[in-house]
Amino acid sequence: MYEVSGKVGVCAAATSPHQGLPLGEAAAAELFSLAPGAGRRRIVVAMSGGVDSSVVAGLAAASGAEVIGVTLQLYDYGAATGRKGACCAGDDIRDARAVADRLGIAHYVFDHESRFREEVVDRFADDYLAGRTPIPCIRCNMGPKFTDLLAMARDLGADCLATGHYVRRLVGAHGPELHRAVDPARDQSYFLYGTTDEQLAFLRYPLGGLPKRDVRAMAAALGLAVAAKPDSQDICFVPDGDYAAIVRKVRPQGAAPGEIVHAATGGVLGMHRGVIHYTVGQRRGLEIGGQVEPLYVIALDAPARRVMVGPKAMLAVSAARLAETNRIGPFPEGAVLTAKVRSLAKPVPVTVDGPLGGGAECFIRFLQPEYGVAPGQAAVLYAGERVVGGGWIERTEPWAAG
RNA sequence: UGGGGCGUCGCCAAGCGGUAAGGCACCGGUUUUUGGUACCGGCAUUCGGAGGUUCGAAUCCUCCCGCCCCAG
Repeated sequence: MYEVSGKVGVCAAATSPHQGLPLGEAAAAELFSLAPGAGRRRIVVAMSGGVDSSVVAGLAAASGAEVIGVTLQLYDYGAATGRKGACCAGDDIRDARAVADRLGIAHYVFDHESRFREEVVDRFADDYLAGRTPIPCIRCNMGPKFTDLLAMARDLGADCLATGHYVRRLVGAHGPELHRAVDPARDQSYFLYGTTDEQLAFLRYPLGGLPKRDVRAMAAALGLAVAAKPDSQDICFVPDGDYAAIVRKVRPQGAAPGEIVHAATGGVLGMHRGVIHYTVGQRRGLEIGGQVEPLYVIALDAPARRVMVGPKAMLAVSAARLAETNRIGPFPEGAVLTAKVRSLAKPVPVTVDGPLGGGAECFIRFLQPEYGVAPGQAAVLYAGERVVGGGWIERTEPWAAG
């Protein structure tokens, strides 16, 4: 089931690498918000093999706690070997182990391939087949990372589970709250809106208050080989950015061609290579020239295998219906809320219609037209810097002309 | 084969004697732990073909080729 390297319980001694860190034991411990006293703490760190989670492991070790690094093996080992900037397979697992060895902490690797394939990869493909645009990273966070890994951490008797996400956990009057990272360029709160209150109580995000530069510097100070490793990007299980190839591999029927239809006139403008290659708001790749203004994908009609296109104005959306919503902490009645409907976008003002949280459905209404809102993506709600929750975008309503 | 119109980058399209606008598409880059978006940059030594006039033509003339429309 799992293998172990290093020795549980053997930890920082006088020669520990974390002596190079610019902060002491107390300061490091504070990053994990663990109450002092009550004996020695045990921290489980989710280690992906990247710089960030490696530094978290280093900080955990520096805090004086007993640290156990855990890495999930999520997908095919061989296929991903040699891939740069990914996480959770092959070289990355070796990197995580090397870091654990360097830090003198225990390190477990759990084989999670089948679970990951079902919950994340298959679902990813099915969504594309249905004309939706999935975010596997959020599914992964909701399942393997924060459900399964968290359960393991509890089984291991940990006091908390720490990850390298750039997001802040602040304790407010009503308990732990999730907040955007201090470094806006690094903020990953969009991917974590599905975190439940119960999970948040047990989770720690020590990097949320730090700029990336400092994290890399700490990695170097710790003497970690991953200090200069490139940031991960793209979808981790997509080898070369060609996500469609993965979808075709898992669901070959996704390559069925169809018509490209003008959403306003109904005229057929051309043919496409399969609905899985397109997403609402997409401009490039349609290969339709001779137009006065650019054409964007307005909607996907998966059953009819049609890609509906039109000018940018047709992309304007006034509201979105959210499904499977989650709420973190109390709903801030009366507060101005903003929503992010894709990871890169500044939050825009919205009003919320209906109950948020507990898997319920609700509507968000944009005060200004929002463009490129795609079903399958997540809408994440903020009250200032605080993440209030969010849900999956099920359907959108066009912005009424005039 | 009587009359008229037209052939300029993959598509649309300016130019009408002075040395090839622009848009769309496409390609590259930047940004970015999803897909996209956005932004920046690139993209016809050549104007259906062949001659001719001219210091100089995509622009004028001739012929040819190919489309389209109206008559038949």
